[in-house]
Amino acid sequence: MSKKKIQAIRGMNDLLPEQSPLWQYFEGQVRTLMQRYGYSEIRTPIVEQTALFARSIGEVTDIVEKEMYTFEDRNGDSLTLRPEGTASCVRAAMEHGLLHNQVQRLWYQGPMFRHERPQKGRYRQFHQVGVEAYGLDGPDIDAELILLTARLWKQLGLYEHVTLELNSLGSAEARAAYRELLVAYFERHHEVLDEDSRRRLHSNPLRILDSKNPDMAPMLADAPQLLDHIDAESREHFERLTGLLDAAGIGYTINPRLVRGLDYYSRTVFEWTTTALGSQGTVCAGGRYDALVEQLGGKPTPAVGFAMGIERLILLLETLSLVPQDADPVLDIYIIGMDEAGSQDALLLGETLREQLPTRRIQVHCGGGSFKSQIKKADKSGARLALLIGEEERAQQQVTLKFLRDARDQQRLAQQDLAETLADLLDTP
RNA sequence: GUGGAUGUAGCUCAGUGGUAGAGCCCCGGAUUGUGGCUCCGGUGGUCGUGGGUUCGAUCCCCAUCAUCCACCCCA
Repeated sequence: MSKKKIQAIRGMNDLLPEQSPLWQYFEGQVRTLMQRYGYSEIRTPIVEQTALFARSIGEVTDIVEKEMYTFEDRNGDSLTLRPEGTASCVRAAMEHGLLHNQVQRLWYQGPMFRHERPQKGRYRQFHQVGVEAYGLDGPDIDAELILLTARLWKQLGLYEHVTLELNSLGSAEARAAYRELLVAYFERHHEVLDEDSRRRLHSNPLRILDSKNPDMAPMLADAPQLLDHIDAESREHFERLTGLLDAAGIGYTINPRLVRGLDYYSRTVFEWTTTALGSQGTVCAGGRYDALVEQLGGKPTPAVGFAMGIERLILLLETLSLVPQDADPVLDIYIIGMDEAGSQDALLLGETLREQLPTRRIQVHCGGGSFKSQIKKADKSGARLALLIGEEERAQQQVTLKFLRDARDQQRLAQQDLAETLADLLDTP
């Protein structure tokens, strides 16, 4: 008869107070960066009609086939918790006419949901920052997106720890032709294929190229390469992109086997990876999806975008010890009322000082306790200064200022010009 | 979805077939209005959950749930 403990859903994590300063730091860096590049934030619902994802991501992808959180609402409509952000972004942009004959640079951030087996860097609710650009078909915008990510890595101190992989999938037609070629090649070597690969032969043959199975390596090495079979226009696009990256001094490796898991990609695809996170090494990935808008019922609109996994980047910052010291700001002032009357004074003094020192972090002791224990709390709070109000102070309209971090004698100050004194003290470290 | 490892106090972990311990944390005291160091004392666990074997299970067996790692997939 014992009550079952209610706990968080598997793969969905609480973000605890200890962690949130790092998240806020990361999110702040991203927000500022987006503003600096002139991208506007868009926020869309977490739930969409199931058909949106099925039609955009691809019916036969793993995401749609077995990873979506899909349910019926009370009307019997099939709804799905978004497994990624691009589809929602396109839907919203179309729905509100944002793509009507104009260029849009958008970004978003938020939770995504995929029903996978949880693992390091892989969760059922995870968070992404996504960036999308619409209405531009040249390689310059592809390059801009990559430069933007490179700048973020540099700001975060990650640039030396990630590598950029690049590939082109060509046009949809070229890729379809190549796919047939590849399937034919694999069928000629059917006996070498492992179980996974045989399964993927007709669902997602391009992914077989990515296999880590050493037994298949020689056969894969001789397989036809996608880059050799893409159309001339895509090839030119790709060459101009690499030229731009060269000019900007961004290093990359061309990975002819780089295939993205979502059906809507075409031409440029890229991935930033790290070796520091175990098997979940992709930290940011994206590419061009020129056909998607039309596929979802809009006018043909070129588009590029990418998403980065916040958990993975946070994890990376932690494992590389790149968490800035000041990510978690401490209190400036802790106020203690030494007796019953003093605690009321403390509460009111806290309010007064917050008016006068709006940028300072001030905490008033609550909950009573012995004076000694209050001092202990002040110390543990990490505050630089403590203000004490007791009978003596009250009688003279004063407070006692105590230095918790410096070897300085405490002093009595008139409540009158307290704020000014505190401001001076806190400004000089 | 597949394989492996692990679940004992808020945290990190010992431990034994006879119903549990340490360190840290937290609280109180050694000081009548003064923290950090030290000393003393205290709170806190149905040993993940449910079955089974046994006189008796935290320990052995099974199942289940959760976490971690890898595969798969992906951010």
